[in-house]
Amino acid sequence: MLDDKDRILIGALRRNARESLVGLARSVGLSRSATQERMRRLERDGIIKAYTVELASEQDPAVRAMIAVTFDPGFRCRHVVPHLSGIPEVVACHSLTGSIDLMVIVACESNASLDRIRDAISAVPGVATATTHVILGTPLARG
Amino acid sequence: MLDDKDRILIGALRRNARESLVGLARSVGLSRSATQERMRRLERDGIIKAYTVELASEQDPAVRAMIAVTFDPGFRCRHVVPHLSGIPEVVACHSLTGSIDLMVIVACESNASLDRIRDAISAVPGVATATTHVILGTPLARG
DNA sequence: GCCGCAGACCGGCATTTAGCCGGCCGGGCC
DNA sequence: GGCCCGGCCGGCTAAATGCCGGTCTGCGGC
Repeated sequence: MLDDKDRILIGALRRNARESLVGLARSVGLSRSATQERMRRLERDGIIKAYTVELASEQDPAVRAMIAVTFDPGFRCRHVVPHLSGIPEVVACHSLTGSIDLMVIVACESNASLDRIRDAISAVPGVATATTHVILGTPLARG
Repeated sequence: MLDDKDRILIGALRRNARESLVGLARSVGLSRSATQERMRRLERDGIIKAYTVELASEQDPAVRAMIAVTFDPGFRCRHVVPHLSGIPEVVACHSLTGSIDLMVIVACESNASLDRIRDAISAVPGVATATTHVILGTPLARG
């Protein structure tokens, strides 16, 4: 359905949807008319839904962090998550493969409250380690 | 800061960011060059952050993953993120404190495409390591 | 008053881009 | 082989853009 050139084209459009066809064609490595045809196909097939503008948003009043949690032997998500759901600042928990068992997303008002939350998570039965990574910024977000 | 004509212009761009200046000028009720100047002002003042494309294939990704990235010495988010924004499956990038420099959130159709994306991220200049954690589930999500 | 200045706007010109279309090429098929 | 079809290229003309000079208006200082 989508080949490499489609992906390059979509990537270029994501970066700047107002780029001219000539510029897009240079990125893709095809002639202008071939690029134009691909774009029309992507629009016709509904892959491309719309071209829109991204505005400066003004809401991130909080400290956010990702806390990488590992479990003690024998413990599972279903043992730990119920305790975490009691902490209001916990926004999400993702069960992961690899060296991290659970990624806990936290949003709170201050570093002091982040400290308390980290303590609370560490104290949950079954939590072996809780490594805190403050989110300094989100230079790319979509969806 | 924003007058009615700015709002009309932004509204028209939201509907179709690839609309020509001539068409936009018709919507706004100004000459083409005045419209062009307003657009440039909105871009310069940071009101308009980017022009981007909205895709259809973003609602039910089969595979989600967090890819923990570290940078080579001397590299920063601003060097790396622009490359990542060209990968359509990249949903978000979070700049972190701690042993992880950047957390890249990915949503794609299959493990095979996840493999390709991981390769693409690894190949970005400045990326030292890219550790993939597949998201097995999200037992808690709110807000 | 009135002068100069700055911002927003208009219109014209040269250049660039887009829309359209005929033609080329390679792969699949009979 | 001969045929068709999809993907691509390049040329032509019309449309859009970049650029810039010029007009108008509001504003502050003299």
